Amino acid sequence: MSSFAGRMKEYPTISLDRFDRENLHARAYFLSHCHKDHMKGLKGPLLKRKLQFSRTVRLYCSFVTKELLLNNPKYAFWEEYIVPLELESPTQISLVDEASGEKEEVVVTLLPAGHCPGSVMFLFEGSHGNVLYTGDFRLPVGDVSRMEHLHSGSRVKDIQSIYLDSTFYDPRFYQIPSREVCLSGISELVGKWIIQSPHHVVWLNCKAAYGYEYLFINLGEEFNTQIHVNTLAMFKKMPEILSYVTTNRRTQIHACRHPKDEEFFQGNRLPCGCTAADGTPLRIISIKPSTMWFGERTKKTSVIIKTGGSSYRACFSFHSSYSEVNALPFTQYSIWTFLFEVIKDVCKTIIPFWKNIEGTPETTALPVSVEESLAPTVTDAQPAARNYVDCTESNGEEDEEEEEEQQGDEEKVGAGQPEDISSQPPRWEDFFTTETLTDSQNSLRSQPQSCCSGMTGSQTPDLFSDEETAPDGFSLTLSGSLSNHSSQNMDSCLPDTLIIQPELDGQKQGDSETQREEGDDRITLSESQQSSDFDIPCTPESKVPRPDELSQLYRKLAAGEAVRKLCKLEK
DNA sequence: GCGATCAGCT
DNA sequence: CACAGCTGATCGC
Repeated sequence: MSSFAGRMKEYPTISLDRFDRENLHARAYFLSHCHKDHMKGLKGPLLKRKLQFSRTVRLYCSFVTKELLLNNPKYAFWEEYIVPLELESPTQISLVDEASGEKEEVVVTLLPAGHCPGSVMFLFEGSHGNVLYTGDFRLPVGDVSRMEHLHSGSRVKDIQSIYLDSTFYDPRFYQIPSREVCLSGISELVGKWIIQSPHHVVWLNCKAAYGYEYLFINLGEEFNTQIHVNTLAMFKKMPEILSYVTTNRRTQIHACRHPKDEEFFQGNRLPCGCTAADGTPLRIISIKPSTMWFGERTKKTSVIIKTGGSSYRACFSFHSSYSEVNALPFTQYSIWTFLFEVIKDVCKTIIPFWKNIEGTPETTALPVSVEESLAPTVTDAQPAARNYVDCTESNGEEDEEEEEEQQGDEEKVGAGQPEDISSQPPRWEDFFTTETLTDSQNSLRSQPQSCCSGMTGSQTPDLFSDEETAPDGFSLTLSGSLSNHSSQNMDSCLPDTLIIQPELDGQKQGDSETQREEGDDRITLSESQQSSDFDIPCTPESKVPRPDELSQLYRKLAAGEAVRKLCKLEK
């Protein structure tokens, strides 16, 4: 959950994604997207009362966010106070103190964020400098570099401060497979299941939030079907989504919900209660979208994992990975403020390494881009690090050995290494950036791009093959080919996904849930990854430092030296 | 009765 | 632990 208090130091009369406490006094509100953790206080009676007595206070968001917000009756009172803004259309807003009449002008530009439908980043330009508030975002490496409004001529604008989605800004989340690769893996799994008979159905175990619509659209398109969901109301003005979802239960792909849906599934029932017409029991598999990540040097990747007899997890992330965040432009001269304290919370003894750039102001910070640079935390000793990343002194030189290693590393990750992909898959970004609510021509599915974008080495897992056969004869060999992932063409499988079958490793089916890590030498889950949605290995070379190593790290840190050693610290 | 907060769960 | 919620219990107004 976001720990951002709602205000930026440059423009403190604005509140973003928080609407309680001090934010009640804001002169303007901004909502980056329609997820509950960014809407705290938004339906509060105090705020409602304030609006009734105000002539100038408004809520600014995208058109899609407005639509999604007003679909919930609890937020209906906002209708007359919302000002939807077009994407990439700079808009001047007056920030008025209604008591004194004092006024400040700021220009805001909405930029696509790729997090969920309607999600945007806000670029503010005014007398206190240029500031970018990213909200939550997932953008492929390079996309931000191409955003016109972040540039002035051919140069990146001077963004003095970035309020950054740091959900996965941790070297452990070094790489998250691209959306295209994840979709490809899911498509393959779905296709190979539902083709077997009309009684073979898939339940997409999606959490109750916006953001999975692109998945529905692409699966619906590929398999010429519609996905069963609980309600269509929120999409009534979004025909591109509407045409791929249905409340008719007679479909092979379901994303419906029920408070006891997991229980239902264990009893081989769909959350909607749908059964086959002729009494034949349904054959249901569940696919749970989860965030999977891979360390910098991880060689093997898989975007689908089998977690039980008929349960799968599929890679899916709403947030940019560590390498994607590091590949953002304009980071070298900007102060970063983290919207999430995940780094502290998740990994309390780890902070990213920063260093000054020679000759730049002291506030300048530069993340070490490719190396995994961890150091014991100093946050306790430096309260300022709570919201701002402070700079440490540069040692002025790179670690030659590591640099050399990266040069020769096949998995080298970084910006500006686009792959030559002749046939681009649909791009999630085009879906998420669509603003026209009723323009059916503006397809959310999007067309292949002529320019090479969206895919880089950092987002393309290594290809490798693995073939196994499940007891019921359902082939578990998956293909993740970007240019040809048709489930109908089994011979064309280009393996870049793998389904892990723990129960085949000497485990009985009934024991697979509790003992699956034992005896599985292909993937060993770390302790921190065993219990939740994130059940994928991180950097394999990481290790717990010895006490003497730790004390050395502390000494180096205290002396302001660069600490580059990769270490995984225990909580 | 309502909202806020927290624990527990997925 | 984290995501993005949901449910239910408890407390104060």
